Amino acid sequence: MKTKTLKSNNHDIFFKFKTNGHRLTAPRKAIITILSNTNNHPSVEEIYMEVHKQYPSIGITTVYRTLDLLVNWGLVHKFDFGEGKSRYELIEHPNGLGHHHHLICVNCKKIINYTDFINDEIELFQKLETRLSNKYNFKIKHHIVEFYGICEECINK
Amino acid sequence: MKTKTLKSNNHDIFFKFKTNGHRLTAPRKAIITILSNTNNHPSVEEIYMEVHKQYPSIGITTVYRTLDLLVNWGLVHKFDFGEGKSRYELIEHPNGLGHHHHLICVNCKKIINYTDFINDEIELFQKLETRLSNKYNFKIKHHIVEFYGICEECINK
DNA sequence: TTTGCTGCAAATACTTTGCAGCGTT
DNA sequence: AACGCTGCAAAGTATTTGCAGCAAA
Repeated sequence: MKTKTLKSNNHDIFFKFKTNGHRLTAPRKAIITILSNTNNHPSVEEIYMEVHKQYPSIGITTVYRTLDLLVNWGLVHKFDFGEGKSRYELIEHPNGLGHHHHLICVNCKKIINYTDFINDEIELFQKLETRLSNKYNFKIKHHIVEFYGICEECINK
Repeated sequence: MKTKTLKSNNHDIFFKFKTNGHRLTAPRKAIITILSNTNNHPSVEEIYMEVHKQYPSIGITTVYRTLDLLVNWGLVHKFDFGEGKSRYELIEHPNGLGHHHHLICVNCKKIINYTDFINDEIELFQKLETRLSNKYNFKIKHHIVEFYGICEECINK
């Protein structure tokens, strides 16, 4: 079931390339697949290393360029957790599944994902997106929520 | 009233410097004051230009270093809106006042702040912070909420 | 064949670091 | 006097750009 979801999702992305007059090349497919198969937020370097296993001749520039396209189409989110480099994540399921929020330690930069949303949370965000879309004439694609603070270990250090 | 709030807030920050064995120098005061007096999220460059008016001899390195301290103490938030540089903002009022959320256009990078929270929103975030703090043993200092999408002009372009 | 994609190397841009001198406490 | 702060220049990273060759449609 998970596989199915991912596959059909990739299909949509592949389609997007074609309808935008862009070519769907092997490196691009590989990058999208890697993003589909992780629950993390890989950095460019990490994605590059992974693609490199399949296509040793690929350059990191291509990874940057492909991610840029995906970000501009609103299919991938570019995160910055203050590490001095970007991290990327597929926006697979705008209304729920796979989506998560973050707790970030400002001291050690540890990132905790949480996905066990309370119902109020999901409802509120749906309401908010509708309200803000109308008020600002903004086509909202996704949202992020991050709580910043000090993690257990850093408090006790 | 606004002035009063800002002043008392700066006071707390100034105090933090002293109690941490750091010196409260003129450039540092100037940087904090600049952050207090803006509703934007100035970049390092912008802060530097501003301080420079008062202290022409100041170097941009000092701005970086001061902001680092403030971020590590949880007094300032470092934003990244995908422009390739960071933006900074005082975390003045953890439970409401001055606090805002963002709508960000993934195409033109325009940022819209909104502050007219609905009551449910404020309540939910208080509830969430309590729940997450307990569950993950995390001392939450603040949160950010960002909605990403395409703005009016970019849709019509 | 046309037009887009790619890797490489070089160029940018932002941020961090080393160090010697200066200013606070 | 001691220790922290500062500017400058240099170093370090991440990301972008120019270009010639290659490949998909």
